Amino acid sequence: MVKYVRVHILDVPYHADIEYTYALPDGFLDEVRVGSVVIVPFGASNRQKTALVTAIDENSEHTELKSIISVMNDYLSLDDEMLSLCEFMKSQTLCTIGEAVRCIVPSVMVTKVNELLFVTDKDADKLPPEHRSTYEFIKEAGGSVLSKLRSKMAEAIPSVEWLLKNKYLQKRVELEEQDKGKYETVVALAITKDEALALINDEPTKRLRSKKHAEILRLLCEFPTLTDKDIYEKTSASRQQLLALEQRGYISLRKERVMRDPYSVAKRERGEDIVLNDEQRGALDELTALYKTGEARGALLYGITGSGKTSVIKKMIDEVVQSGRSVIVLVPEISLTPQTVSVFCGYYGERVAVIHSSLSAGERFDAYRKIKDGEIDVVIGTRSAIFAPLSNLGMIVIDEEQEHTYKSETSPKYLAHDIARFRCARKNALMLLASATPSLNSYYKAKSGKYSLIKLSKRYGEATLPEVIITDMKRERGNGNMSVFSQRLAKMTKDVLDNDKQAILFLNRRGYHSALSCTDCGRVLECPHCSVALTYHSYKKIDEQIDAENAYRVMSNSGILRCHYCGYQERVPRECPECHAQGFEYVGFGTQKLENDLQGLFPSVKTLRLDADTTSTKSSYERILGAFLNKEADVMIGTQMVTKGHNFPSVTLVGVMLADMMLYMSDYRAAERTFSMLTQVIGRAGRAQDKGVAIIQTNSPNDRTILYASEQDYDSFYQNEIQIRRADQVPPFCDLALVTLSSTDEGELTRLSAELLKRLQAELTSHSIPAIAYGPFEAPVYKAQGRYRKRMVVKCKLNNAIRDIFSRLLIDFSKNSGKSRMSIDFNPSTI
DNA sequence: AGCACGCCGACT
DNA sequence: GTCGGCGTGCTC
Repeated sequence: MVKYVRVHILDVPYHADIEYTYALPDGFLDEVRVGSVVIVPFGASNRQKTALVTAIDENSEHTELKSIISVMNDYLSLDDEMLSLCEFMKSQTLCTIGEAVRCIVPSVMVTKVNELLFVTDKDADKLPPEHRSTYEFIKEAGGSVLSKLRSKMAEAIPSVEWLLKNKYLQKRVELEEQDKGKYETVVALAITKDEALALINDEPTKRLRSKKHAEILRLLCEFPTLTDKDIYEKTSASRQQLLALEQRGYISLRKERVMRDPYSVAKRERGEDIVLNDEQRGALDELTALYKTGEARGALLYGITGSGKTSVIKKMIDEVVQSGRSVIVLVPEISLTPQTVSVFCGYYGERVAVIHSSLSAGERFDAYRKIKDGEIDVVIGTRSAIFAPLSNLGMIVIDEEQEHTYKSETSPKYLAHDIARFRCARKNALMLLASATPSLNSYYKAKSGKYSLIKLSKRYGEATLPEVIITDMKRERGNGNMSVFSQRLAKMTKDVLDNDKQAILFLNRRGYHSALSCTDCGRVLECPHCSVALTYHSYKKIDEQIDAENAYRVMSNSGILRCHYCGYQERVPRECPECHAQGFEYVGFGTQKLENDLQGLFPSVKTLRLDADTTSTKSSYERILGAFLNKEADVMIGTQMVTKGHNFPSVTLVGVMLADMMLYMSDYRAAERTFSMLTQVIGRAGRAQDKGVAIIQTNSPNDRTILYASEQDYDSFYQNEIQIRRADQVPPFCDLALVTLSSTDEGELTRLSAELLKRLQAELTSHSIPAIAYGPFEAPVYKAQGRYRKRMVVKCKLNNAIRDIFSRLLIDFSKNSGKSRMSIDFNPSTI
């Protein structure tokens, strides 16, 4: 007896993501169940597509149904929990079922189905001449991908059809193979450093063909081994140039397997037992009681810096694992280091799976398989680990829960907390959020009773808070100090150097304001494709050649300019494109400029830089932190990254270069972010044996956020901030929907966004939904990658009714868009 | 997203 | 007169 399956096709646009019905031939009855992934013919040309089975029916009102073609490996099948999670995600984030599925199962397994063409045994002698060339081509290739033929040799397709019909060709279905990231090319000098330097300093025309070659060699002198990607990124050299150098025997290239399990070192035996103080014990007891209710519960563990939150979490993990259930631990991207892994689950050894974004397809699949097979008790990882298919989930921990990395920026634009809440509800598990500076959203929920609030307010052991000094940079400038260092910071840095201690200087964002402007006319160099300033990147060696007095000026055309949005890069031009004057200077300053200024002040200081430029690989991040820990440098200069990670016993001074930069961000969470960031930075100085000092340099010394942060007073900050949120009617008192339209055609964009706003307002009124729509206005980066963007912000209370409206708008838009695209982000992480 | 169906300009 | 442009509309 024939049955019927209802499916969602996995790669269709939003408006085509509906249930389709297919016949299920007898042969598949045993294999196919709800949650299976199958291959079906779709569309007029019956292209083969993967699809998720969402229901099996005894009969169907449709006549003339197509049949499913095959069933995929059962590892791909989703259980009830995951199936309903997909539907939940679709309704919450307006993604397609396919996008949701791709979050859950390793993408290798759902990649495109390729239809391959092969010649058959049939005698080709009688082949008509007009089909001969196509036949020969496919025979030569020994298997051709049909979709590639379609796009590259469209004229051959009628031939292919004929050959298939007459059995000269056969089709075979294969999954596209992906083996990305397992290997990388390692580049090393094949000659000595001296020989390389000699080559560089030689007249370029004599032995080295191009300046680029010299650049590559210079880079390799500084860093003996780099991957090819590092070099492309740092020098914008091409593969050809590397090959040329290899051919002349100056460098060596070799393929190296990327380490399969980079965290295995972290899996140690059980260390000495943690001793909890009374307060921690109390927190653990409360959590245990919540867990033992056997009901879905949420808890917010709010513990001030140094209160020993981690120990409580670790004990709680033990508790859950001992009760026979499993745990997911989410950490922010930046703190997923072997140290963190071992802190949370050091002695679970082989029963730990580590999941993060830079796993290769194979590694991701390995982890998925182990988890599904029940070989894993603890999954630790970044955002995507929230989907780990543990069947006996007992607890989900979200550490540093306020971090914005828990919100996905690409579709499906989910927040890990929402997925956690859904999964815990299904599994009657405990959701544990932890932070020293909780997000206002979560703290508000805890205060209003949705989560149990558990506080740790005593510092563990002898940990002390550093002394915090706020320096007013406006006054410094008024007193004639034009340097980026306040007098106080300069003095304290000197003390640190004199006493052989260490300091950390924190700067908000990499290359922030490291744009260049013409010394004469002031024109800022901009990206030709995007409406943003290009940022200047130089090499350390070259920087040192610039004399300190002129550090503000870029003397030569050394270094490159790069666009942070589209990746465009160019050399610094010889002259201003506007007024043709020569010479550029920095607008504001970045980490590199700070490093230069510091060296101007203390010529013998040894510095390390920790930012996105110097940590392009995971190992370089570890290497820099390790070097600093070894006291190979006196001062570490860095961005956000320095706020996380290791504990540096010799650090007695932390300087925040411009604390208010973040306050001026155009985002309603600016204060929240600033508070969190400052609290963490100050905490860096508080872990030292000697009493530490934190200096906060700011132009707004009376700002309440900065004052509360300097006192590590979260409660006052919260009380103050929540009132502002209530008055402004922003989250947690309402939701924000960010609607973005983008197009290559500026005119069409303007027309469509105006129309969309009108329609949206009409829909809201006719359903009498209270909401305010703002816009349309240009996105902060109006033009990027050749597309223009306009957005609308809708303040509303999210519910099914308003989601339906957005969903309908999305469907209608994608049906008759032209060059334009539309996307919706509910409660985006930045605005 | 593909791909077909369908209605208007410059070519054998 | 036809080949082919890409504007709507559907996909079980």
